[in-house]
Amino acid sequence: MNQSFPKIEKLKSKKQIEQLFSEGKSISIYPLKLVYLKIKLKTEKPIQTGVTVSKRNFKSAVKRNRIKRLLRESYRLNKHLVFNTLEGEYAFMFLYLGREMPIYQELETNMIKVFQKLVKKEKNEKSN
RNA sequence: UUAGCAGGUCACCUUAUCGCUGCAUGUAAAACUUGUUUUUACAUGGAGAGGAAAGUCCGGACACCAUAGUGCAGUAUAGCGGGUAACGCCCGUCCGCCGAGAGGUGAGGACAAGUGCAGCAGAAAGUAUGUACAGGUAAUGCUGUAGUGAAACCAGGUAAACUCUAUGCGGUGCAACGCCAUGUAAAUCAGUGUUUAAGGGUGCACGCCCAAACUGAAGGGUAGGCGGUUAGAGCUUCUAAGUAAUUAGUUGUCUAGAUAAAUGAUAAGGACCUUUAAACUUGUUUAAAGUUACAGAAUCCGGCUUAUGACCUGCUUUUAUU
RNA sequence: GGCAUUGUGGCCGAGUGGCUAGGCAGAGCUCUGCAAAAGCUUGUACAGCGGUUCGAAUCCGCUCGAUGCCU
Repeated sequence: MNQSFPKIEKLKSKKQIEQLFSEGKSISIYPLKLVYLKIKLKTEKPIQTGVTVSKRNFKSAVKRNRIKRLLRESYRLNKHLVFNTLEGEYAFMFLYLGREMPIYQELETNMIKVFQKLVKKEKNEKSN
């Protein structure tokens, strides 16, 4: 099972990010929020992902960095849940909405829940 | 021991598994300009945040604007001597102030160039004036004291008030700037041309440059890519000079280059510290729980300032003991 | 990342070094049968720390917060 998370799977294009926020749908399970959009990507990977933490909630750069690292880590270890089950190409953006420092285990269970919800939702849309 | 002063050091460690970003080497594939080229993938090796990376408060390097000019304006600094690429920094020293002391601290030139300012109180605060008491005189604020105030018988105070003196400072900042790709300009370049009117190059004056029109060439935006971008006023060993800051020679060494922004996650063990409980030798041991403080490079250096955990060394005052 | 501006009661907003104006809002009183309006009274401020000065909202330095500009 591939658990790597190289540069090419990161969402970087400013245009695509703007498009994602203006047109994308979202799933939120507190304190996580996933904004996603079915989009044509330039790379051959099925998903590109980004991660953000608000400067308003966490002033310290050290804390923001740590949360983003934890988010990336939990995505990296659980992305197999969506990598092969979804059809088409997607752009993801994870937001951390909480105001307290997270604990890794809780973050991971939330991440899994988000993925399960996402897969269900997309299947329903397809059948409709 | 208690209280304090000064200086210095470190910034949790080890192992395993899964990952991230450069670099080097090798293998494979693709592309063509067939090169020990470029791109992609994999493997191996090695590297990967700080003492403040922070605030952006000073000073430089570097880049462009005229190889940045002159005067004014503006602005910064201010005992004396030294160090430095430079500084508002550092070292030494004199003086003032604070402290019992170790020590700390000071924008510390000039009010005998000119101008301004001083509420309340007080007779009087700037062309001085005249209360009470005492003394004195031919006579008089003529002399002393008191009282008000930060400052008062007349000279002063104040320049982190204007100002003067001396010295320094052109402006903008790596989102500077250069190249490539894309490419419909009034913008750019070259040639011809040459007048001053507006205008531009931080404010004003001067100076310099550009600037009409025609012909030819070429092509800006799209937050695309590459360079700038990390080997440097670098770190380090020893010796010499110097009270010191520092300098000279010498030995060894290569030490992050990300760009929605790389150092992480999990598990085990250990160290440190904190809290709680128990035991007794009263400051140690054992057990349990928690777990490192401040904080994340963004062009690069030298300082300053601010935030902050632990340890070590030297010194001072008082008291006690030997 | 770089460069600027700014901070005065709950809110808005004056303030040449000498007791910090004014308006709105709040509270109390008067007026009224009750309210509104009006009038009177009243509480609450110089972002923080240090320096210069006899004396700082004001001058100087540092810190904290807020806002804007540059691709």
